[in-house]
Amino acid sequence: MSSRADSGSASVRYPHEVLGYLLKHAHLALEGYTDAALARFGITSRDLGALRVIAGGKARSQQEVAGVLGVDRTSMVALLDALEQAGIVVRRPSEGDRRRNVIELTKFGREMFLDAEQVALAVEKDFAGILGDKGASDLRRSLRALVASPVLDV
Amino acid sequence: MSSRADSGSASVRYPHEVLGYLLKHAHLALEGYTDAALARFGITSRDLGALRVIAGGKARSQQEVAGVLGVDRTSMVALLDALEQAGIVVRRPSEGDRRRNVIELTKFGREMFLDAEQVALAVEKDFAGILGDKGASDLRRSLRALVASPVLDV
DNA sequence: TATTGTTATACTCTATAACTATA
DNA sequence: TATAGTTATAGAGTATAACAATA
Repeated sequence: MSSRADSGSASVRYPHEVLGYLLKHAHLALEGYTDAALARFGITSRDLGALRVIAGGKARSQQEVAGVLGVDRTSMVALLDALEQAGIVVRRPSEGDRRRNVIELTKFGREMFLDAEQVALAVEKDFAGILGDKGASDLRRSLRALVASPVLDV
Repeated sequence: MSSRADSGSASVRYPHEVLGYLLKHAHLALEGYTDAALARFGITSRDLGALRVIAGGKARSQQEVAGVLGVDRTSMVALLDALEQAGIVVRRPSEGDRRRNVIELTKFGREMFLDAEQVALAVEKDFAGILGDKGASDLRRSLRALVASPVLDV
């Protein structure tokens, strides 16, 4: 809670010293490259993120997918509408609980996903290449730590 | 350009292995904490980013500020409208070129900015604290490298 | 009563196009 | 002609509230 306006313009940081700026612009840059590379599949990096969750494990409901991605369940509707219309996923009522939709990749969707994921992976490798193998893996580890740990006292 | 769909579900990555996911969620988390801490100043982290550029140096036009932040000049209008209405900045026609507005902090704005920047800095320190001093500075250096270097061949 | 998916709605951030005043 | 700021507008992404079907 320190409120000392003690220093003059010497304390003004450049954007490249600000962690939030760096995280945002690194993300925007990578997202831009990834979206450009995924354009030929007709999907965005956002779609690929959802497909990853859907492909990643056991049958997922819309709400579970939304939860993992950190978006609202209402936001999943339009996203899945587009993926279903493109023949990439199908909605199927859950057998155990007919309120829920189980989301599954179609055969086409799974093949496309695997190709798209390889492309996205290659883009990431290029993007992080400047850091070297160790630098890139250190970056990932640090980011994982930040994402996993809640800051309690702000 | 490798398109080998060679592996089965073993190649499906968890979101926490995906660099774009980590960058996005780390940014969202930090932005959330920062916005909460800045609420008492009546500004957002986005506003603070603009104030940083305005406070940082020589007289800036709206378009220069927008350029540094990587947003469109049209997006600056509403942002500056709010800051000006709150008495934080003033627009002044440039003497050399009367098409341009020079953006300056008011006395109140400068004092508030310095306080707000201290608060934002403290939030960042808490947020990155889990990494330790070296880890945090390594993270910054890596992100700076990513933001600075364009990926040419995607 | 509570929950899942859905729709309607709104708010923010962003960008494009056209206008104005200056250059 | 070109540029800085502005306005109008539209497109994403997000969120809240309310509804139908189901639990």
